[in-house]
Amino acid sequence: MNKEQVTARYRTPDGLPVDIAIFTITSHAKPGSYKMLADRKLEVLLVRRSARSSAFPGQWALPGGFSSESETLAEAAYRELQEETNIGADVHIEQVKTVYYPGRDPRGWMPSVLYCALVNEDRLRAISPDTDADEAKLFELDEALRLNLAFDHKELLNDALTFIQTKMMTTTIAKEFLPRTFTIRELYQVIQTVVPDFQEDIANFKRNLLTTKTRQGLIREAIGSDGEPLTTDRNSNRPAQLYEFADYEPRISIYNSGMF
Amino acid sequence: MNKEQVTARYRTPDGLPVDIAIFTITSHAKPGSYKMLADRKLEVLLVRRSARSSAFPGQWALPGGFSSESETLAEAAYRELQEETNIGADVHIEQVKTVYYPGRDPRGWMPSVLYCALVNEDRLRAISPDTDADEAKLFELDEALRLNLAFDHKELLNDALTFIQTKMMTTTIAKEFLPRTFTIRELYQVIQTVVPDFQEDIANFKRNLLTTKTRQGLIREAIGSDGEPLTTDRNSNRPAQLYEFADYEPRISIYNSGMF
DNA sequence: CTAATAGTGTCTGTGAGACATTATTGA
DNA sequence: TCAATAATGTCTCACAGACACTATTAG
Repeated sequence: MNKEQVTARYRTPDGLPVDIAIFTITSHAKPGSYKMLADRKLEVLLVRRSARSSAFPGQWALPGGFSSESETLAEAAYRELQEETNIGADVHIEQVKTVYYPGRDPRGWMPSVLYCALVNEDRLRAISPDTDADEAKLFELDEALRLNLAFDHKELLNDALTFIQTKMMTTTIAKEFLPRTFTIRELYQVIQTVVPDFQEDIANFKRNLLTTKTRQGLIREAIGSDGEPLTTDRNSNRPAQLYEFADYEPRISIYNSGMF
Repeated sequence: MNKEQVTARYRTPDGLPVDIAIFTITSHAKPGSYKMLADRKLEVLLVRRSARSSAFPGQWALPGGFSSESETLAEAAYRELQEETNIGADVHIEQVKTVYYPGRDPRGWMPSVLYCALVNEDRLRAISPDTDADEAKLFELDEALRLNLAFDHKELLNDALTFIQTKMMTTTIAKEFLPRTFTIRELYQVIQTVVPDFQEDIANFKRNLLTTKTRQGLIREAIGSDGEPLTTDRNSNRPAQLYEFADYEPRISIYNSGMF
């Protein structure tokens, strides 16, 4: 096909929707007279479609909307995020994939560019159902996947999940779910929350992370303004050392265990 | 924005182009009286835009075209591949990303869904310039990136390159560039051709690949119909053992050197 | 013989995994 | 003191990296 014979001769899409899977990890403190590690759960934000919708009325769906000619796709995703939450700037947003196949949307030729956002729970205090009449709610992931979601959003949600699971193991995005400084155990919990398959002795996890040559520069001890190492007692009575991610994205390989 | 108020109220894109970066690795035998390893080069297929094009006439570009309502995006990419080459079915195609920002195409609101294809040189014997008048040519990657490509195709090509480099190290796509059975050295060359940073003693590379527990099941010895191991002398006078990929995609992590 | 690649062997230091043990805090 | 998490220690085996060395083939 020749790119020159464009709009005149060919039908054009009916829009270019952008959908976004907004993930967060919530921690629920366990009751008890002693301080214990919080339960962490991976949750995703869904919105309920209006009862008057022409397609999938009343069903839960990923937040989304149409991108416009005057904005980038990431800007459109960001705008959707803003409309459903009250999160400010510098949120981590990544494009997952773009889908289209005939029949995926009863309203016509509707591709969808899928984004995902990783949001720290601290920044998701109030989910503002906003001016829109639509309802927005965080669901635990399993629950969300059991719902009868609108469109092909169940597949999209699964794709987004696989995407962040891969990223969780191969990049430092765990930091998006953590405060700037965190304990080793918190990091470990976040990884396990997103990737339940990840099972490892925490003592070894810690040693491998901190004392291993190939992982030098990944995280470092958090140092306070007084030059002393920072600690926290938010997870236990005994204070724990705080760490922070350094600016290093390791490159890994299946061919030589470790980095290259 | 509400998804219901669609085509009537909003401007729609002028098309949904799909562009495709078709990569191949060519081997060029070195002259000499002894058998030597071939030089391998990563190359990409570009097409020259017609001199009568309204946009970027005469410049080189990634092959691409408009997807239609009746096909998936991957089908559109595959169709483009077919139009520029004579490659049959089961070609490895992957979606890289989708881009749009105002002004990226002088013809209007044109996003682009970028795919990449990895093609074994054996299957790319004749690049059929086809019925189209447009010229198609393989370029070495460095050369392609030095050209003044049409649109934002230099960025797209860079994105596609980064994409396959990551995939080369973290998945078994090396097989797309290799015959079904290959020598360890050929695998090593393919990896290095795509990712020049990958430098490792080949003796260790081989041992790590073959004798290491965490990489069991990645490749295996190729066995002939007579039950004997297969060898080849295509790279040297001394025959070398042939291997093949098993069906195993390892999962790797930055947190614990190796698989999980 | 030679020139090339294929393949083996060896040694050392580091890391992974499986534990067991001790330390520290608030209630 | 107790209940919880934090932190350290120890032992073994696997593995990565460096390197030297031998083997095989066609010409």
